[in-house]
Amino acid sequence: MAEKSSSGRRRASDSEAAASPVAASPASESSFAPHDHDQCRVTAIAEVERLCAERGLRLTPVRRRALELLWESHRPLGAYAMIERLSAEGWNAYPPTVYRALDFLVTNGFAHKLHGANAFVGCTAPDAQHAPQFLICTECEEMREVVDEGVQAELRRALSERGFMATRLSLEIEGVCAPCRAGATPAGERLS
Amino acid sequence: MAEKSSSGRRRASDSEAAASPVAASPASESSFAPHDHDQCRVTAIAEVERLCAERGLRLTPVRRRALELLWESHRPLGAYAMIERLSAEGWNAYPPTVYRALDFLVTNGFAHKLHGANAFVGCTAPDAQHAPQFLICTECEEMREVVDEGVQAELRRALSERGFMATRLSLEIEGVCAPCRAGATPAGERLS
DNA sequence: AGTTGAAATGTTATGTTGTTTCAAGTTTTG
DNA sequence: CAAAACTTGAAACAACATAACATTTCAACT
Repeated sequence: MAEKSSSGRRRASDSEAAASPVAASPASESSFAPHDHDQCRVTAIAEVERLCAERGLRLTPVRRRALELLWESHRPLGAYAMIERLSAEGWNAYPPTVYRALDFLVTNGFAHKLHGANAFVGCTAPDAQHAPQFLICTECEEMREVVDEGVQAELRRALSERGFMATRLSLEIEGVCAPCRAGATPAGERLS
Repeated sequence: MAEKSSSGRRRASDSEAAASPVAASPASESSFAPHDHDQCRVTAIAEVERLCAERGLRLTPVRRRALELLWESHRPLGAYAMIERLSAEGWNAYPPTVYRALDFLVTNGFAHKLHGANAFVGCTAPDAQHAPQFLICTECEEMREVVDEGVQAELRRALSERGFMATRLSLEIEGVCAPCRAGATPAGERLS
């Protein structure tokens, strides 16, 4: 009921999950340092379950599995890569199936799309209204979602100064993370 | 010679036109207010010509025409839309032709790609190293490139605090511009 | 002017990403 | 249970982008 199905092209009138993408929120830090990723994943999924229950959203099997796949690592996952994964697991994974699941996750703030890479990641702060920065390391190919209050404040100021009412914001930053700069390979092991 | 041809997928080692996307630069203001777009266009193209001469880059006919098309308005133009335009004008406009021209413009900082819309726009500050913000109005469909020094400073701080060395940055903001909020239709006339 | 090597373009084909459409199944609600 | 709303299945297709290789153009140097 509260669910936005939203097939069809995006229109200006599509109501967003978050009223303003540049709202204030507690700083949610994460780094490229190694960490217990199991907990990462488990926590994130539990949180989404909670939010779905709270909001009357249906975390159906495909949607849940899609979310789990996004949380298998901090590497962005492409829609067609996800299709392959699901197919291998015996799902009926046509493109629309996966895009619909991803659309559900993104629309409700449980995942993000990285437009620069045409790929998706789980959201680390699904509860907050935020204007996240995505730090994408070209070495280890991991992505880190950062919500920096200083940056957000400046964005709010810059936008309001110009009388621009923002409804969607995407900030993607490619570069090299600290561990990779130091010659180390962080958290996830290297691909291939 | 100094030209980057860069066919093939982007690698981490691809040298960028700008060493750091978050370098300091003079504030270059522009608004959604009506303006003399002829001058906009003429100035921008003259500047690119100057820079090409200075750097030994070749602004060939397709590249030049592609740039002119980008500057016909402040609306982002898709690659295939450009193909249609060029074909109508009698060019041999296969996809690679246009993508190569766009790649030349983007690589050398004469144009930007908006990943959220898969579309391209001319750069309003081709000389500066900047981390531009793209304000995209969903009403009038125009885009404004803004370089806000405050935002840039915060980004530099946030990144350096986290030891992240950025090489590419993309900040796209969708929303409604001031004139549209006021009920007016700015500069360019409405589509259809 | 002719040669040569590098850069740019022409052309076909194909790869990747995302959507439309309608039928069929599932869940919720009265 | 039946109706309504939501979700998924399935095929086809549309939009976006690149691979690969042939050909042409250009600049530099005899």
